[in-house]
Amino acid sequence: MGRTLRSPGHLALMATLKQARPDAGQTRTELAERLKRPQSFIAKYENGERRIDVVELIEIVAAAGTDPQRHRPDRPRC
Amino acid sequence: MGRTLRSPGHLALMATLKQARPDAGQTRTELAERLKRPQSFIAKYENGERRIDVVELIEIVAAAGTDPQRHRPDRPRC
DNA sequence: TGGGGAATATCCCATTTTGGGCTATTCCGT
DNA sequence: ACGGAATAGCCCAAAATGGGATATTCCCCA
Repeated sequence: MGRTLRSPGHLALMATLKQARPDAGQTRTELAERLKRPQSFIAKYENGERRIDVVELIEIVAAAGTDPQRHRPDRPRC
Repeated sequence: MGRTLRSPGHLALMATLKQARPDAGQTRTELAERLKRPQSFIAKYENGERRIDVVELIEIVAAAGTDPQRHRPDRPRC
């Protein structure tokens, strides 16, 4: 197994992302569509089978945080 | 070539890291030692030949930002 | 209570990327 | 120019990824 996959840091990140998506009211398929990726891509990183590079994290966060139908608290100002 | 390697986002990140290390007064070998990685690891990401996952970025930033010999401005408070 | 559609999980494996020791090349001070 | 430090590149076995397809789990409702 690779060097960071399955490390504590990765497990934490994976857990965060795994919770953030449903919190934002999205299914894997929906998020996958926004990211123009297959559903299995989401499944992989949410299940800790794949690393996420920095650029991808930014894209994922952006795609997961944009559901206009849903209440979200104001973005913390720091 | 992979999906994000060589993308604008990656080029930008690579440029940032490539500059940050000497700014912090470190050579590749020194940084590599702190990270317990070979010098070629640093060379690869600084030259855009390898992605950096999120956990690695955190480690790199931490390792590159700790040179106590060197003046650095106060960390911005937001 | 079981039928069925939605959501999530897993398979498979060709293709791509990586790890890292070692060598080569470039830089620079004297 | 010489010499050492720093950076760059080579090589290829081993590891990770991509993504379509399939299987499994959930859960609502008649």
